[in-house]
Amino acid sequence: MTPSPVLLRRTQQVIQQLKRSYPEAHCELDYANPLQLLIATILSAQCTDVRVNLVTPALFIRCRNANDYATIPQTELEVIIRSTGFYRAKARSIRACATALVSDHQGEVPQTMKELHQLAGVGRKTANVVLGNAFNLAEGVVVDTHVGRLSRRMGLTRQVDPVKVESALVKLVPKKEWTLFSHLLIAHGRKRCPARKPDCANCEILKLCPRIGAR
DNA sequence: ATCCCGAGGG
DNA sequence: CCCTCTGGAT
Repeated sequence: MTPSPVLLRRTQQVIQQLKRSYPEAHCELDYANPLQLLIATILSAQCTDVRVNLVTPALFIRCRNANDYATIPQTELEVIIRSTGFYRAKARSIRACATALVSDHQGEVPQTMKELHQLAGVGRKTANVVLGNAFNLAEGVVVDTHVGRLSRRMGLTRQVDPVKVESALVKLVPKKEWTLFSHLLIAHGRKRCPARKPDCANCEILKLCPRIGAR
């Protein structure tokens, strides 16, 4: 099903305006290579990027390659990443993920959705983050809590399931802008349009918002 | 649908 | 207290 011209146009306007409002929009996780981004993104589940960036400096010193993550004791890893929440599950995922990197991928981070998605702790969202930001090989749009919420508020989709939101977005957004699009929506979601108390009075894209503006 | 789990805001 | 923060696995 091809999207309506009206929706396509609104999407273009949203992108255009957000580019002006957030010219610096980028991935807020601190990382220096694909492995560091993969680990940071696993840690970012249900947690702010600011908090992830608080624990990764020590983690990246302790673990410099996939083998280091595969062999670090569970408890030692838990202590380092504790404040990011879900620390037992995240530590298990990271160790299992790294073990697979060593045994199946020569210790390197794979560059396809299929391979990334098979790693422990790596869902579509995490895989899309790594593909788009570390490799510039986006196979889809990152749909996190912000992208899902803003896409619905802006009337780009009515879907709730992140996978369905993504399939709607890839039809609306030019492929070249998939990665930037997520960064723009996340930046706006944080600054102006959080889940709880959106600051509509100062919103840069209020006129494009079907609930408030555009009427 | 439920669990994993910490930290901060309102 | 309840909700939210760049989710994923069972």
